Amino acid sequence: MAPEQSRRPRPRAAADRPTIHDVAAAAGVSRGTVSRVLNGGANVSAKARLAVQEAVRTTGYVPNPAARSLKTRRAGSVAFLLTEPQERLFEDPTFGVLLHGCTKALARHDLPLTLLTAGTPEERARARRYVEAGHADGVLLVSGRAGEPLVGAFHRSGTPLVLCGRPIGQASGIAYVAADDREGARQMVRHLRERGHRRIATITGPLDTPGGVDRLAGYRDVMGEAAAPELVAVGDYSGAGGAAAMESLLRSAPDLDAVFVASDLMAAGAIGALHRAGIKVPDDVAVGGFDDTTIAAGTSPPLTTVRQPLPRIAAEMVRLLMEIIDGSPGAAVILPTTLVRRGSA
Amino acid sequence: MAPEQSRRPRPRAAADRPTIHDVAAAAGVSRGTVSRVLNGGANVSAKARLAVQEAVRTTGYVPNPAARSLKTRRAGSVAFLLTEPQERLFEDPTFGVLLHGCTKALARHDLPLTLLTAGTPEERARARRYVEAGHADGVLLVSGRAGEPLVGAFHRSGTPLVLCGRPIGQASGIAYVAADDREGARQMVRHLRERGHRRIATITGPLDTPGGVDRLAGYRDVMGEAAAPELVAVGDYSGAGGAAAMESLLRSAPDLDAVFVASDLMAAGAIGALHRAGIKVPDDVAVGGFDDTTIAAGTSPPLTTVRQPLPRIAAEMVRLLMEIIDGSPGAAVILPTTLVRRGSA
DNA sequence: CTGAAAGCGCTTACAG
DNA sequence: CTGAAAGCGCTTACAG
Repeated sequence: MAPEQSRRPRPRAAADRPTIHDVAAAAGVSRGTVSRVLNGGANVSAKARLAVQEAVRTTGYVPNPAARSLKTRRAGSVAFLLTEPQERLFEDPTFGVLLHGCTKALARHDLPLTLLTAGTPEERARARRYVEAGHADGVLLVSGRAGEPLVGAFHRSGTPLVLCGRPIGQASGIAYVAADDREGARQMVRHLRERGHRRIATITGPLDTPGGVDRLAGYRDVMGEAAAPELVAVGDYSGAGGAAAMESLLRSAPDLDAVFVASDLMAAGAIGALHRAGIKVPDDVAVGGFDDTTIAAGTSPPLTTVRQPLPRIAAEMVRLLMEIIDGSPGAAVILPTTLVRRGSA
Repeated sequence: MAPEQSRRPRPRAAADRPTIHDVAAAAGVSRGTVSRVLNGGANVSAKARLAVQEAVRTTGYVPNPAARSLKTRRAGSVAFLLTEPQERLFEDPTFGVLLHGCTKALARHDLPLTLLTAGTPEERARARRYVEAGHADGVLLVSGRAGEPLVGAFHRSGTPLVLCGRPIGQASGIAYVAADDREGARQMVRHLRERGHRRIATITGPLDTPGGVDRLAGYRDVMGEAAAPELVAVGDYSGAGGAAAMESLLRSAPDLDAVFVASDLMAAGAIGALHRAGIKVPDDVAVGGFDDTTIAAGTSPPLTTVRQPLPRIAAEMVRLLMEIIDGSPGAAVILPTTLVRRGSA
C-alpha cells in the first residue's frame, strides 16, 4: 500500500450550512412537514407548502445527500463501468458518446453518474466493493468481454445491471441494449456487393466481444461460400490494429476489392495502411466501417459506414436500468442500424 | 418538468447486509472499537484488531458510505466537471485521456469520480447544486472558457477546485495544472522554421481558451513580424473546424508552406482539406499539430506534433486537489511539452 | 393535514 | 486500550 492510500479528504469548511431544522424553524412548521414538501408534497396544505418553499429560498437550504441516503437506503447515483484493459476506451469515440448519452439521460432523473474503470483484477475488486457497499443504485456496464467476471458477480448479487452489447458467456436473463450488429454487418456487405465487389474481406473485432462475433456472422450471412478464410482478419478495435490487419489481408488476399471493417477507428487505420501501400480508396479497394462516430467524416475519403444509434442506446440503457431498479425483470433491447454512404465505398 | 423527473430508485433488496453492530457482536468488542480498527487502528490492541478483522471477513461487512459520510462530513468522492457546450468533448481524445488519468489517480485514494457535464445554464445549475450539497469533496474542472461562471462560483464558495488549463478572466488564486502551451507552440514553430519553412500559417483554438490564446502567442513569439494576419485562422477544436480553417487559409495565403495547428483533431481535419485540394503533405505544405493524442499516429502521413503530458497533467490535478482538500492554498503547475516528429513536418 | 419520535449506520470525544 | 453515549441530518410510520 502506498502511503497516499491513507490520505482522505478532511471535512469541508464549517458546518454552517442550514439543515432541515433551520428550514422548519423559518417556516414555522415541523421538520416532518418540511421533508414532506421536499419529497413530492403529498398531504401538505398549500399554506405549509408555500411557507416551506419560501423558507428554503431564504435559508439557501440544500438537503444533505448522505443523511437522505442513510434513511432511504438509496445511493442516489449510478455507476458507469468500463471493463477494458487498455486506454483503448478513450481512443475510440464510441465510449465517450455512450458516456455522454448516459450522463444526460441520468441527469433527467437527477442522478449523477460515477465512472468506474475495471481493467485489472485490483480495479475489479474495487469496483465491486464500491457497488456492493451501496454506493450505486445500479450499474451500466460497457464493453464486457466474454465471461467478464463482474457481470456474473453483479448479476448474482442482484445488483440492477444493464450491459451495452449482447452478453457473451454469461448466465441468461441479463438485461442489455445493443445495436443490431449482425444485421448492420449484412447491410454493409450487401452494399459492397451491390457496388459490384466480390472479393470482400473483413476486419473483425475481438472474437470475445459481441461486436466481433456478430458483425462477422453478418458478413458470413451475406458472403456465403465466398467468405474464404484468407479474407478474414481479426482486429482489436484499435487504429493500429486496423492497419496491421489490413496489411495482413493485403498479403493473404492481394486480389481483394473491398473490406468491411468492424469499427470506424480500425477502418481509419486500414485506410492509412491502404494509402501507404499505394492503393486507392475506393477505386482499388472500397472500405466500409461500423459505428459512424466522428472518425467517419474525418477520413479521406470520408467513410461509408453503419450507424449505431449510440445516443439512443445510451438513453435505452438508462431507461432499462431505471425500470430494473424499480423492480422490473429487465429485457434485451435491440436497436436498428442504418447504412451511411460517404466516399469510401 | 417531465414526469420521469420524479422517478427515483427504490431501496435496494433487503437490509440484510451486516452493520458495524454485527461485526462488533461477532468480534466480542464494542462498535467503537470496530470503527477504530476500520479507520487506521490507532489505540487498538493487537488482539482486538485481529478479532475485528476476522469478524469483518466472516460477516462480509462493508461499511455503509452514507452513514460514514453523514458523520465525517466528507462526501468521499470527487467531481470531474466538463464545461463545454458541444459533444465535441468526446470527439477529442484529450478529454478521455484526462478523464481516465484522473479516475486512476483518484482510485489510489479510493475516491470514485463523478462525471458532471455542464454546457447549458440548466446543467450548470445542476452541477452547482450537486457540489454545494456536499456530494463531492472537490472539483476537477476541465475546459473552462474565459469567465466560466462555475469557476467563479466554486472559487467564491470555497469549494476545493483545480482547473485543467490556465484560467482566463477569473479572479487570481485559482489552482490549475497546464502544459506549457506557449513554449510548446514555440517548439513546433521553431521546428518548422528549421525545416526551412517561412510562410508558416496557424490554426488556433478558440480565443477564449488558454490553448487558443497561449499557442497563438507562442507562434507569434517565434514568427515575429512574419506572423501576417492572413496566416492566422481561428478554429474551434473540431475536425470539421480544422478543415474549414485550412480552406480559409488556402484562400487568404495560397503561398503558405506550413501550418501549425493548435490541436491534433483540427490538424487531422486540415490534412483532409489539403488532400482534397490536391496539396501534398509534407512536400507542399508541412503540418504540425498539438496534443499527441492517438489521432496523431493515425493521420496520413502521421502527424508531427507537440506532446502534452496528459497522464501527468491528470495525476497532478488530483495531487493538487487532495492538497487543497487537506487545507493547502493551491498552486499553478506548468508541465513541459515535447516535440514529437513524425511524417507530416 | 401535521407533529413528535424513532431510527438509518456510522464516528468520536469523553470517561475510565 | 476500550465502552457507552451522543449525534450527524434526514424520512416515515404512527397518532391524532
